[in-house]
Amino acid sequence: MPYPAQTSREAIVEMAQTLIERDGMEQLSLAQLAAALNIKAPSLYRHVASKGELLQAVVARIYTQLFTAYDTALQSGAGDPVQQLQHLLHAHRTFAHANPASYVLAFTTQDADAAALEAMALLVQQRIALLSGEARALAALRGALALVHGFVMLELNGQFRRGGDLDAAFTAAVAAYLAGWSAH
Amino acid sequence: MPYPAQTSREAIVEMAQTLIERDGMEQLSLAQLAAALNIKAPSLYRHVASKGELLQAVVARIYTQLFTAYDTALQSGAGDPVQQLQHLLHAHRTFAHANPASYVLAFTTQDADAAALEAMALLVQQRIALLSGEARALAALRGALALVHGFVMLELNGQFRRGGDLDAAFTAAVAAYLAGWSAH
DNA sequence: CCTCAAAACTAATATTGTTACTCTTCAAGA
DNA sequence: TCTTGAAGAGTAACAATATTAGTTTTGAGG
Repeated sequence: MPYPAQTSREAIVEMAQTLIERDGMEQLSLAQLAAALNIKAPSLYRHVASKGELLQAVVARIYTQLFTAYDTALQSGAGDPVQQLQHLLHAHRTFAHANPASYVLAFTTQDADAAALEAMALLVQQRIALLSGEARALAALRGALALVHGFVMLELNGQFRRGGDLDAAFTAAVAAYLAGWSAH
Repeated sequence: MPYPAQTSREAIVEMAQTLIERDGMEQLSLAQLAAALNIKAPSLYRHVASKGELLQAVVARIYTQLFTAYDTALQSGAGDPVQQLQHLLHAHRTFAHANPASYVLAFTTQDADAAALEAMALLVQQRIALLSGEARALAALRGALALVHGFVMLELNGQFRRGGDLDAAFTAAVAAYLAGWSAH
């Protein structure tokens, strides 16, 4: 029984995300990650420069997944830009619920992948400009992302403790925000 | 020169917050914290059960400070509830800017001090109910906190990369959101 | 068949949080 | 005044972490 593992960098990054999602961010050690790949920890350094660089790669992967979620949210193409915006923002929240640990990691990291973020933001901005006007589109976009991101983060950190229908609250908050920009 | 340090638990918690704010959360080790108090690391365990419990205490302290910020924001008592809301939400953001590492720590922690959070939320809810009606006040409150929190988190993590006036964007986003709830 | 690079390994280090046990101080009760 | 004991400090030691250095195995190409 020799050394037949033959791990790839992509496999490492993927497994890291899997473990983060399964056991939580705190629990991810290089030893555990290596074990899950039938390998010893130092061998990881053939493929990854450091734990930090590995996490950067995981974050990049997560952003790609999130962008994909945005993209498919537009496939069901309802013409109304307000509806499309709601689809996008709900898709964002749904992604966060489906991948909570990944989501928190990606948005708690300073050195995020600018390109993927820009691409996502563009999809929202193009449609929100129709409500707010081009001049105010950037501010309106930022508020929209803030609203969704903040809502999700407060949910994931268990800071909405008073019960009630969070889905309805989210829908209502998004609607109010978009209405606020539409009202001239 | 015997053992005359006589550290108190409060002094430890306060120093921990100071170091977190000065050097960043990642850099806080019990060794460094102890050294800053002219003490050795194991001696901390006379006052604190674990690093986790220490951080909980720091979070509680931060929530108290944030609540104080909310409270003083209301002292300048403009009668208009919309103006009061804007004061509160701006005070929230200002606090986060003044204590970025503390803020991130407090709102990234699962086991937050429920009482302080409730108290803060109540101040916002009482006033937002005047716009949205009592029935929708909880949803409106949650959206408002989400908007502010999300905006601040995206700012602090450097995810608003396209420049522009962030103060103006924040003001506009808050105004749009509140307007959205007012427009029945 | 040989070689050589890729990719795994073992061994070792510094730093972390944490525990067990000891020493020093000093105030309260005898 | 003497003593006693608890509070708060210290030293030594451990397990786990990320990381580095150096070694061995594998397998494809010349």
